[in-house]
Amino acid sequence: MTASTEAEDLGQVPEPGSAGSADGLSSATPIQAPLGTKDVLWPESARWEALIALFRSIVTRAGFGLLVSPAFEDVRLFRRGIGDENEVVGKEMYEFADRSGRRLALRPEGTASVVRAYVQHRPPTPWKAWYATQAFRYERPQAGRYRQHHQLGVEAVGVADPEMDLEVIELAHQLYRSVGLSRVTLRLNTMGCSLCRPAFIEALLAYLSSRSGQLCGAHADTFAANPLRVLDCKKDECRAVTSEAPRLAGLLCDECSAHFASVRDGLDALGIEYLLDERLVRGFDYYTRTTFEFQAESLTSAQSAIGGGGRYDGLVEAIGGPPTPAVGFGVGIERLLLACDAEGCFEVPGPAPQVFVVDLTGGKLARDIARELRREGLRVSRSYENRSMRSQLRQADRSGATLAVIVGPEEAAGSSATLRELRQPSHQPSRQPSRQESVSRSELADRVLELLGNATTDVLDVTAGEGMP
RNA sequence: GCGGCCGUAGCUCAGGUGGUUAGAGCGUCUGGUUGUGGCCCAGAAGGUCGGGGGUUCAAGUCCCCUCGGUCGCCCCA
Repeated sequence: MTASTEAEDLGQVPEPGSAGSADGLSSATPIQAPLGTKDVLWPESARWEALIALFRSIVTRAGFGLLVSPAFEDVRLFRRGIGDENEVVGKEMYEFADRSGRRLALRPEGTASVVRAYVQHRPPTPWKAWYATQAFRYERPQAGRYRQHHQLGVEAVGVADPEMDLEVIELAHQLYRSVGLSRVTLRLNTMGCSLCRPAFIEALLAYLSSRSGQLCGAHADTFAANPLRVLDCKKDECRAVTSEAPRLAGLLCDECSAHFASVRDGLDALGIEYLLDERLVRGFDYYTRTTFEFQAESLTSAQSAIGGGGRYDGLVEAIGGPPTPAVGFGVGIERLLLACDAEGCFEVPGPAPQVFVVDLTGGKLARDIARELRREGLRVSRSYENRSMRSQLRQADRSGATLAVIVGPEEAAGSSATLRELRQPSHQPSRQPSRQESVSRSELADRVLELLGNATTDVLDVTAGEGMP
């Protein structure tokens, strides 16, 4: 999708799967998730729920509140905020016109929307917002890179104090630790400010011009557009040139220098290890002063940055607000979970039911019992379609439930229910015969709660067993 | 936008140099138990061999195109 796409074009796009063409689509092509997107099914989605809940818990304790903002915005927001010449804006944005001709774009990252919301509503500062949203980039997918991915992030607006940089970095650090990642490296750099960065860029540009012939093929004639980008290039040619390039550290203004020193001292005091990386250049133009990135050392794929952020003291003003300092970070959920896979941590079991109701009388009893137990707060599944008892118990077993409630003609006649242990809550796959007992309907819920309550010991009292084969 | 690799059942994959009705494991369903899951056994369902074209007496297999997936480059979470 490009800026020149007109709404009328929609009518001319051939329908995939439409009949009659010999272009390879003549027979029905299955409808599936678009390139670069994916479904997250249960039980994998349980990790997502747990991760977001964990993040929410961490940042809420630090005084951040949830911001829900639109997935698409006026395209000018991203052009001004992120920078026109940036690839993400220049050719990777999902940009479109709506039916009224408004120029919109699906957000390629999280920060710009948050800052737009701040400028629009002007809440009291310090304004500390967190979010969990999708982000969209039209690029070729590969391991750890998707056209729709998801980010967790925080933004703190209105505070210039390096303490806020520290708080933000520490929150990210805490997230990685909480999910159990140990092989994560924090890279830290400073980008200077509007006072000292121009001098640096000028010096860098002059230097690169003098040695442009030695740069790699990609940068030899593009370095002028974004000289900072060359610092980040991994090609040996560029590395050789930039190793002797002028350094920002020597050109920082006094305030930037003091700010950076405070951040570094603070990290030391917090016991957070970091790597000073003068080549670290974050992708977006809006960064000033502190920038940082977290790298998962366990990821062997090309995309191993699992989060990053920094200070962006000029962004609020750039999109129409008053001069306002701000700092934040974003974490890619997919990449974070890839890193967890690589380290074998943060395994979250799917939400198995606690009780499974087996009903041999047609299903109405199961309906009543499930409702009753669910009202007690229990996770309860049941069978449908009046299958054989064998089949229902098979379902019960596979569901992962701890207890089965069995009701058949006998129980119905006696207003009772049979409780059967499916697995020990402290379970190993034990081969011991399961215990079961009979309870009256009126005591069913209490007994189930009781059995699930002392989940650390035997589920059912042996003496109450009804003589299992 | 560019390049490498790969498309056979819901999943993971077998199917030398083309040769009958395309197989296995796992999963699903049913039965082995007139009301008892797991382990075991038996059976069943499930496939336009991604799609189109070509070569051939004959194509899952060879050729071309195309669609899809995946990994990498650029760039980025």
